[in-house]
Order: sequence, then C-alpha cells, then structure tokens
Amino acid sequence: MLKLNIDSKDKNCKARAGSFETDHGKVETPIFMPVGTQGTVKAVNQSYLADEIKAQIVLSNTYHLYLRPGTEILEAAGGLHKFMNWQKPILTDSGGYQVFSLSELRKLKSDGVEFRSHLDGSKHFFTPEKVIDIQRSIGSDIMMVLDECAPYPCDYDYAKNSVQLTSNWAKLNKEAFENSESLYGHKQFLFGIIQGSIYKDLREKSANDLLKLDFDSYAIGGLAVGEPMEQMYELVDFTTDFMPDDRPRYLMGVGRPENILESIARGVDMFDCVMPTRNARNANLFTWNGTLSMRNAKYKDDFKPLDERCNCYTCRNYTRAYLRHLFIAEEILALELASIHNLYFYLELVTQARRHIVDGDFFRWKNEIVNEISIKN
RNA sequence: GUGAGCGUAGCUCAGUUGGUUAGAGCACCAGGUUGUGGCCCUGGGGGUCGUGGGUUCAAUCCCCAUCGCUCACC
Repeated sequence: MLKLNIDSKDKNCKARAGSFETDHGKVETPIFMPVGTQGTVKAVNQSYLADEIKAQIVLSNTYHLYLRPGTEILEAAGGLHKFMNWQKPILTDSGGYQVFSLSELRKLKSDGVEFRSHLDGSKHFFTPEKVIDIQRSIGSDIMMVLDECAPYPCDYDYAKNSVQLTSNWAKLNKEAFENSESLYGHKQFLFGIIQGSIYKDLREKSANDLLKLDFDSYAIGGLAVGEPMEQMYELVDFTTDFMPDDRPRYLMGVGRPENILESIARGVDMFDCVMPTRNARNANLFTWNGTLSMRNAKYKDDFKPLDERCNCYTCRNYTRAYLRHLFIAEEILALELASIHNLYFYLELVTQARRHIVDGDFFRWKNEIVNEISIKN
C-alpha cells in the first residue's frame, strides 16, 4: 500500500494534511498535480516546474505516450523520468478517460477497448494487462488501472454495467501488476478507480469491489463530467467515507480552484486538472480575486501585475498590458507566462490549504477564499 | 490620352435575371472549457453596397455623370 502519513486533521471537516513517499521523493498533501499528457507540462520547462511553481508530482498519460513516442523509445530512454528530465514523482493515467473523451474513435468490449488513433487512424486494443505493461515501460511512480469513465447523463443500468466492467478489469489490472516488475529499479504503485456515476449505491459497490483487491490506494473517477457542482460535492463526500483513511485519496480531473478546496474539505488529498494550463493558453487566468480573461480590451493599458497578491515569476516581472499584447499578437511567451502563473496559483492554493489544516482554521479559511476566487472579473 | 475591368463590414470576397431586415471567412468584442492537440464551442458589435443624379411602386443591382484603383494599348 501507499501509506499516507497524516500530520493533521481538521476538526470541522474531513480535510487532512499528510505526506507520502515514493522512490522519486516525498509528496505533501493535499497536492495538485500539473498535467503533462505527452511527457511535458505544456509551455512550461521542467526547471520552472520544479523551482518556480514547486510542483511535487506531475501527471502524464499512457494512451498518448503509447501512441507517441511509443514504449520502445521510452524504454530505450530509461523511462519517462529520464526521457523528460523530471526526477520527482510521476503519476500516469491509464487511458481510461480517453475511452470517454475519444468516444467516436473507440469500441468498448468486455476484455478491453479498441481505439482508433487520433493521430493516424490506426487501430489499437487496450486491455488491463496492456496498460500495466505500458506503464511499466513509462516507469511512473503511480500507475492507474484501466477503467471506464461513464458519460453524463448516464442511466442507472448503463452505470451499473459500467461499474461491473471496471471491477472486472480492476481484477485483471491487479493480476497483471503482481505478475510484472518495474523495469528501472524503483517502486511503482497501482491505484484503483471508483466509478458509479451519480448513483450512491453503485459508488459504494465500486468502492467495495476495489477494496477487496487491495490496491496501493484509490481514486474517484467519473465526476466533473457535467453533473451539478453540489451533486459532485455530495458524491465526493459520500465516496471518501469508503476509502482507507491511511492512504492518499485522488479525485481525478478536478477541477476549478473552488472545487479543489471543497473536495479537500470532503477528504480528498490529490488532484489533477487541465484547467490551469489549458485556460492559461486561452488567456484565462486565476487570481486570489477571481478569474480574468487576459484578452479583454480593458487590460490594454493596465500596467499592474496579473495578481497583486501573487509572487510568481510572471507577476514579479510582467504587466497585464504586456500579457494581453502577447496574447493578441499570438506570441508563444504568452502561453509560457500564463501557464507559469496559473500553475503557481494552483500549487500555492493547496500549499495554503495544507498550512491552514495544520494551523487548525482550514474550514473558515476555505469558506472565505471560495467566495473571493469564484468572482469573474 | 484611349480602351476595358473593378469599387459591398477593419481585411478578402459572395450576392441580387430589380422585391421582406444585404451575407460568409478572417479580424474585433464578450462568454465557455474539469484523468489536454496552442484545438474547439457559443454569442455580439460593425455596411449611406465609392459619390451625385435619373428610370421605377421598388435600385447594391438598370442608365448618366463623377471620383478612386488596376490592367492593356498609345
């Protein structure tokens, strides 16, 4: 198992501050993992990622790396850490989400999923065994099982069958994991993924099915796919009760800053989301006073930093007017500076959350901050 | 100078054998984006149809004049 060492628990909610160890270093929770699908956090180099943004762990993607550059190259490189020059922990998503997001390009079968590559149309078949093999080639510190992320809305029967499929696959994932070894001499963990759409009894069943298989830890999948926010929070709150207290709980693909704080309050420790990086590339920036759309004409002569309360490289050195100019001129520096800022904000958000949990005033702080950061400027 | 062609949104252009409120792409303005293609999606503001006159119930469209641009020839 992947042990979560708990430093502190909040008295007024389920938030906890902790840490876990991997062979590539320690991770302090709650934590946000920047998304680097193709072995790069888009627009941000690894030294900024580590030293400026203070990312402790990044996420990458089995499906994308399998298609390009492919496992042969990854193995020849000595694994993804060496290949991408990132010596801190890496978590890889299994490709299960692509079953959902590339739905026009796939066929779901009982023993796996057939994909058509979005790059060249070629056919590929993913099974639980195969995604474990690929993640061995990648060498990620935390591997994820192949699952099905059910669409939303999703009727009960579909969701029930989907949970059964995910549970069946989970067993095969676990067996493949136990029958294989790390290729590069460091320990790799495997997380199970709890599905069940919006149905509490299915979430409970999914959790119980997976717990029997004794994964290193567990994630909640299939949320933030279109359901109302309150329903998502309720399901997170419900599901974390079934997840072991002494292991890190991972809420996949979430989310907006307020989603992260609300989910920490409901017992989640790990998050990833494309939002800080994708929105940065689209000129949408997060600040302690709410979001701002950097292309807006009102910033053309605004020589303040993006966020006066932010200490990131971008805010220390550049103005809103300059960022807007870079975006309008379609200069690539815009993407870099905006991505650095948004990721710094997300990492600072979870760092402060951790500090407030340790200090014992997380719940009050969270409620205050959620209001301020939710404003649209 | 002569002849021909073209002037429609900021740009590139459709269009109407004369008929409701003149369109598109790009640009601009504003939203969206939750286990990532810098993609994509949604909405909006913009036009004296070069200018002036004529014909007609009705003209961006037909006629005349005029201004501008382009090409060919001298």
